[in-house]
Amino acid sequence: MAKIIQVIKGTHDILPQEAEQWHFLEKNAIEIFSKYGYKEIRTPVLEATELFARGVGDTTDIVNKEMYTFEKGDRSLTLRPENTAGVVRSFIENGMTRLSAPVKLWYKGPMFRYERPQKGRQRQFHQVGVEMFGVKEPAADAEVILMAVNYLKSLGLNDLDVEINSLGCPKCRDEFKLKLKEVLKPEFSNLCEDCQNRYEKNPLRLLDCKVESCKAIFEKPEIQKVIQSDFVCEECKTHFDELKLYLDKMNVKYSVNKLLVRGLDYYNRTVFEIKSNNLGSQNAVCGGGRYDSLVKNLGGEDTPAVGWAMGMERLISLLPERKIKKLDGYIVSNFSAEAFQLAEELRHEGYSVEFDLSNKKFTKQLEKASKVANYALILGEDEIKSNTVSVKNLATSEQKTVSKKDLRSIL
RNA sequence: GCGUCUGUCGUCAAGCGGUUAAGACCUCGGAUUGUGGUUCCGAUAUGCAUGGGUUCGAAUCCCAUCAGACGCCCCA
Repeated sequence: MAKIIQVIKGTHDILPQEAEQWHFLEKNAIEIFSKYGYKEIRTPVLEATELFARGVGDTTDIVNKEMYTFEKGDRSLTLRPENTAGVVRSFIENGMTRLSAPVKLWYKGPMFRYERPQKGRQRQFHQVGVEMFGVKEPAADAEVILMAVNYLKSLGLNDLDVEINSLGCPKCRDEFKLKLKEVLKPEFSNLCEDCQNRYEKNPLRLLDCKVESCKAIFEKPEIQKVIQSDFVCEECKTHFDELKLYLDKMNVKYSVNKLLVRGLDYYNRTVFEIKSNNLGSQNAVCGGGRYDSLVKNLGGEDTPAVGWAMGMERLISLLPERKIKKLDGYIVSNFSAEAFQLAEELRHEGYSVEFDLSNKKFTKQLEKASKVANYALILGEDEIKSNTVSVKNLATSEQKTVSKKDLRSIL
């Protein structure tokens, strides 16, 4: 036997059983998002590497060590690790700045990140996401969060925790970073290796450290004082307060998590995550926030934006299993030409019908029918002569012989 | 990139150094050439992720590689 070729590490096949769940996610996405006026956009899986370096941020882990990048000709290409940068690129390139705001887009598709696979994390995974351009007011943040919650509800996922936070604007955030670094400076040598790296690269992420010794340091009163201080400026605070007001009015339950920072560079002001307790350590099903400077950074006109993405594999792992749909009918017959004709007739009328293509014995065909269909349509010599079909309900064993016309009222 | 554990038929598994590698499910065939889902018979791994090594002897011990699970980091 020839050598078997395996799937690539961190990727997997979506088999028929699971595909039913994907259809469910996709159907609900279109339904819910279009109620809010979102239109689907599909961008290429392949983009210029520079898009992510500039868009996602070259200090992020995603860009530094997780991208599938290769050279083709004289250009560097990358398999998209996320889709916000791609959508923004398309927004700018297709002149959507000229469209009447807000511009509301949603997408779904595969993303690629070179990471060590674990529960809820693959190298090829899929995201559904939404992006709204052109509205700086907090109502946009609220709508986007509300839509995420409603989408999850439509999937039957109700017991998820919404966490929000404000990162402030570049100005007030930088001031906070400085303060934080200052107060942590004396403890620098006591921090864990990761935290020492984060100290320069992204001090906000320090707060999230799970190492006990680091946690202990952060508990110190003078450091807590800085962490707990409302560092955001007046405008940012107002924005955040208004968002909370909207969420309260819309009955969205949430908690404010001051340690929520998120790892993509483009966020400012609002960030949020939706988490589940049933996912292990990769517990976020949805992550997003506001990214008011990204469009400008990528060469477009200054345009505020908010959005989020959900990991579809993580959603599916929270869904109950679905049964594969049975066929409406399975034709049991040893007259294949006639069976073929009947099958085609019914298919054209919208029924799902199969028949035995290899002319097996009657009992085998019936056995097959009972496994895959709701009704067995028996088409033997007698039936053909009288232009009828014997219809057997495979659940109740009821059987009656009817004319082909009456068949439609049974199936 | 780091750590821990795991890898026997399509699936779930027993075997843990000594003759032909249990069993169950699925699949296929037969009992049953017009009535299935119940039952009964039968078939299906010259091989134990792959490659080396130790041994008289390896699925069982050792090493490497590959793959998987979970955690760290990070993220959806």
